[in-house]
Amino acid sequence: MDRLFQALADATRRDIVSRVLVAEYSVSGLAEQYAMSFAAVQKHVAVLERASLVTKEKRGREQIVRGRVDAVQRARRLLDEYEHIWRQRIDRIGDLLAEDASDQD
Amino acid sequence: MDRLFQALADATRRDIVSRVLVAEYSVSGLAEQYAMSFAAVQKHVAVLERASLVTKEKRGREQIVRGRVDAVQRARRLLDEYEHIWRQRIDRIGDLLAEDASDQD
DNA sequence: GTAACGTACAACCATATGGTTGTAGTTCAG
DNA sequence: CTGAACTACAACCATATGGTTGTACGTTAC
Repeated sequence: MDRLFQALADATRRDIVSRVLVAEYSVSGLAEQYAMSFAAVQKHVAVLERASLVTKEKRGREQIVRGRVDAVQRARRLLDEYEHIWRQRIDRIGDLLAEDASDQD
Repeated sequence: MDRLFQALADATRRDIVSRVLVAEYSVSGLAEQYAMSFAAVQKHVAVLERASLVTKEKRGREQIVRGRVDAVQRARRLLDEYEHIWRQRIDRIGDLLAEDASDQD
């Protein structure tokens, strides 16, 4: 999870993710999109790969990068959990208020 | 967004978030929960605050920390978007296959 | 075969991060 | 008033991060 959120904590990497979820890109194809060196983009892709957010597959002399929606879903599920436990607290507070109301009967 | 995901990229901070979404904690109350110095926890809370994941409210000599579900939702919505654009690609591929099928008619 | 392309990786730099200890200011209790 | 509790913040350290340039290697095209 650390690596997953860490990988998402950079605008360039988030942009790469959104691109490779739509279509395939070679590493150099991605590098063309950004105003930084090829090596820098290569590092970003490596971070995304370690976080399981993308896969790389060799095709000829190119390395094809694809997005992995399952990793996105893993992160989303954790945030869903947070919303859930928050909602439970709200519900609990609602219950307490209901109890107070019945006390006053 | 950078700060949001950066804040979530640490297990201690995620644990703090899950706690303060359930109940209120003072900073020292949180610090008791972890095997690190008070100052370290204080820094984590500061990171979460800059990311809008928690709020601090002074109450007497204590500082009460509360979780902000809206920030969690902002992060979740971005991940939802990613899933959405991925699904669109899948749909597009489905459409292409359907076209191929009709070509063969 | 050779030149160009795509990639990998190391070395380097500046800055950020996660932790520590120490000092100091407020607030509460006795 | 004095001491203890809660917090803030600075200084410091080790390591990680995001960027660069340079070098080396496999692959493709001519």
